[in-house]
Amino acid sequence: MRYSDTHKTETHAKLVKLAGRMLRAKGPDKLAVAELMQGAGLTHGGFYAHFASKDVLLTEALKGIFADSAQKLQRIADGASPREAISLFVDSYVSPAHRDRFTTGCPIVALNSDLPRQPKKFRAAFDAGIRTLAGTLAGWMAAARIDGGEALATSVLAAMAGAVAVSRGVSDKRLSDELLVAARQSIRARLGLTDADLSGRAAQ
Amino acid sequence: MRYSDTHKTETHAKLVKLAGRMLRAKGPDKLAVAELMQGAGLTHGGFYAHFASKDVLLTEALKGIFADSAQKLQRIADGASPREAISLFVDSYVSPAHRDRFTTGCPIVALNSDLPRQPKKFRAAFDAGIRTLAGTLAGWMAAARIDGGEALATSVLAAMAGAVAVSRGVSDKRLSDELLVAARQSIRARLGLTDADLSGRAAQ
DNA sequence: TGTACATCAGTGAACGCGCGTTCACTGATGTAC
DNA sequence: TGTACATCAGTGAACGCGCGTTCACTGATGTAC
Repeated sequence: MRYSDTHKTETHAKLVKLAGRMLRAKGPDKLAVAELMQGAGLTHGGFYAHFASKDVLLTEALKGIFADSAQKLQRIADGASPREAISLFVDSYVSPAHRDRFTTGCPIVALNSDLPRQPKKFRAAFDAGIRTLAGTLAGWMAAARIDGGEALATSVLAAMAGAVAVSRGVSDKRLSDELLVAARQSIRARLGLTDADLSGRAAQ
Repeated sequence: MRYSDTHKTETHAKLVKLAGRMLRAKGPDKLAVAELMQGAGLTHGGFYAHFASKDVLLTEALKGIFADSAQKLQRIADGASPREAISLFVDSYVSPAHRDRFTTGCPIVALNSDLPRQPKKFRAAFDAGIRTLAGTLAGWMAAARIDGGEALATSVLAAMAGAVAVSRGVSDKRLSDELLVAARQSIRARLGLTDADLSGRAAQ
């Protein structure tokens, strides 16, 4: 069987995308190469025609996830004022919907405690991803005349990720929901957002 | 070699304690039974005289960690007013010292994203641990006339854990330090703590 | 126009290693008689 | 008082399984001549 010119590129992209979802659901260690390939309708032997090693795949998958996140942020900002963008971002991030979305949620929530145990390149990609997200948020904050810079933006991101992560660990549904509400309110207050900044647009 | 009456109990306790440290440093999956036993000066075969399985050990170790945390909290509260206790807790938790303490830090920081992938009993122990910590904090808050109840206490815990977790992932030391400062300030403000609540006592 | 060869994404068996778990055994001491 | 036996924490070899990685091979199609 001979394949089209773009075939390998397409397969590669499909593998990276699927790995991105499996990475968040299963974590770096429990993502198995054979299972990934099977999920893509291939056999495990072909893996090494696409990636030099599992580590290389993981790093590429993580970069892809963060690239998607950056795109999502961009879409949120499109046609919205900085305050609206921040408001939308916080509300959609700190939400039961995000809590329940294990395979497509934010990698900071899904992977933060695995991080110190991963190889350097993986950690570097994570670091870069956080910096980019925080940088975007910091940019919005500056445009909305909210002081605090990258440090505050990063701490807001951390608070949001922590809230969603803990909400995933709390078995009592009501407490889980309430903690998200409390976290959302805290963060909105910290950023000086009021209900007037709420927008009717759908969440991410 | 015949052992004293308390010998097995002591060995068991030593294994649980060592496992607690390894669990936070390496995570549940990379904690190896043979390595644990070697670390305790024993051979791996003896493990099953103490624990029915690795999962049983992990759950027991996690419970031990949370019990230690609860004790630490108790010590912080001793001889302090509720506001002072909260202030001390927040400052010692959201700190570079805690960030750098991988083996003895808070399990919420070290393990939160591993959680959804662990067995039920482990998750239940984690859940119970969070509830207990949040309950203690909520009690202090009530005594200090800070509204919000368990939901706010849990969200504060989540924000603190998120801050420390993300600070571990950020490679730029200065940004990592600054984000901890920003997070600490945000949380203190949220709880209505002022510098007057700061105490000269040493952190945990 | 037809034939031989090159290409290359993917196949599937096999290898090696780490690791959780099992189990027959050890050896020091307490106990029964 | 001495001897045979029971006890039991710990030993260390072995087993089985999952998983990352390797590699000779396949088979469809493009290309050279």
